[in-house]
Amino acid sequence: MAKPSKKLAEEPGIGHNSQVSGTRIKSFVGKIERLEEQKHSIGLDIKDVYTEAKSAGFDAPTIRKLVSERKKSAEKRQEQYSLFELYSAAIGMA
Amino acid sequence: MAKPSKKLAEEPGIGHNSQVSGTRIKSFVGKIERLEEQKHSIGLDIKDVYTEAKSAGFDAPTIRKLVSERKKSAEKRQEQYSLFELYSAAIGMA
Amino acid sequence: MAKPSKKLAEEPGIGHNSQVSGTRIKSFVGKIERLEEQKHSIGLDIKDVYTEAKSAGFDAPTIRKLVSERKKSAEKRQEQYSLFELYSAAIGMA
Amino acid sequence: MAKPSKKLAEEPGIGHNSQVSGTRIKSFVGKIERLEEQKHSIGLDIKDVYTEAKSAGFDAPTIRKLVSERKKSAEKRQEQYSLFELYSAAIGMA
DNA sequence: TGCATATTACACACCC
DNA sequence: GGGTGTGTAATATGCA
Repeated sequence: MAKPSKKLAEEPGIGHNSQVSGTRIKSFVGKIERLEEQKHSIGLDIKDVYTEAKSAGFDAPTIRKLVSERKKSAEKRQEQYSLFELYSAAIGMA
Repeated sequence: MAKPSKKLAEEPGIGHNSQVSGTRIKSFVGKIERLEEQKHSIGLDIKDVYTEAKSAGFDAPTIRKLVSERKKSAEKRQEQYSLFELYSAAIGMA
Repeated sequence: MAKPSKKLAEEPGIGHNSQVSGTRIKSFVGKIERLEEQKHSIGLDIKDVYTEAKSAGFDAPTIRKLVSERKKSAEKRQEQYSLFELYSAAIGMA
Repeated sequence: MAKPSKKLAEEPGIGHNSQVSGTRIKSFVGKIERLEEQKHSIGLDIKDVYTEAKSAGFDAPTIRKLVSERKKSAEKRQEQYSLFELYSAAIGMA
């Protein structure tokens, strides 16, 4: 995948590829576009799951928060919480 | 995937699920986490391609810009139609 | 851009303005653009304040959260909190 | 506005402000809330203009699209320069 | 510091 | 005509 060259070198690999290989660039761009499409597609799937959860009577933002909190390390979460508490207390918020 | 329910309803679907089904939530959270992991993984693959391109002597930011521009062009093209429709509708054309 | 016609009825007020007044549209667009610019500018000012807070040794995201929480009505805040707690407990999160 | 301190420093600026100054935080929060109120207010003004346009017989979504397109065009134009710079740099031009 | 992602808010369209 | 759902645009945060 990394070195498909068969014949003579299409690009010298020198400096900034002054004689640019359009073929090679197209290949990279194509790969990236395919991957980005897949990525986007999965994003849609995730959205679907939230929709499904909502249909089942759950609150989507809360689920989202749940996922987010689980992703954070426990320490980090605790740290953020403490900080918020500290500031809240400082300005007299309940 | 959308309707896995086999037995009796675990949650009544009333209001905000006062008796919350942990099982159900876990299922949603699990699905989402799996999908997000896949999504993240693809992100890494994309990064790999950029790295590969760089190794081949290409300038990654430029490739990135190329991809971005192509995406915009595609969107723009696809937008032409809806834009036309919008304006048509606005002036009272069916 | 479309047709800045000078004479004849500028806007009949009938239906969808089949004979569109470019002058009038320009006026609306101009107003909106000016307002949006102001809005954007204020956005930058807000960002500045966060930067300033950060420079003073405060944690910007926490300040942000503080502002956000204050904006929400107390009931709403409590509701969200309860919901999160409920779901967390349901899936066995501490 | 940036340095309201009169007497001795209320917070040492060390780490994350372990002894948090509620006064200072309140000041930041207050500023932000004022600015956000202004921002919100301008948002309402913008909405008013759209309503006004609609009353004059224009189609709001179309006007909105117009504004959006103009903004994009402006960005695009401004981008030309940096794009040129980018490509220039990529092929080794100073 | 800029880029990419993730969340939130808004506006439009449909349905009741 | 009001409310809901959906899709899109602005905003914010985290990362490289």
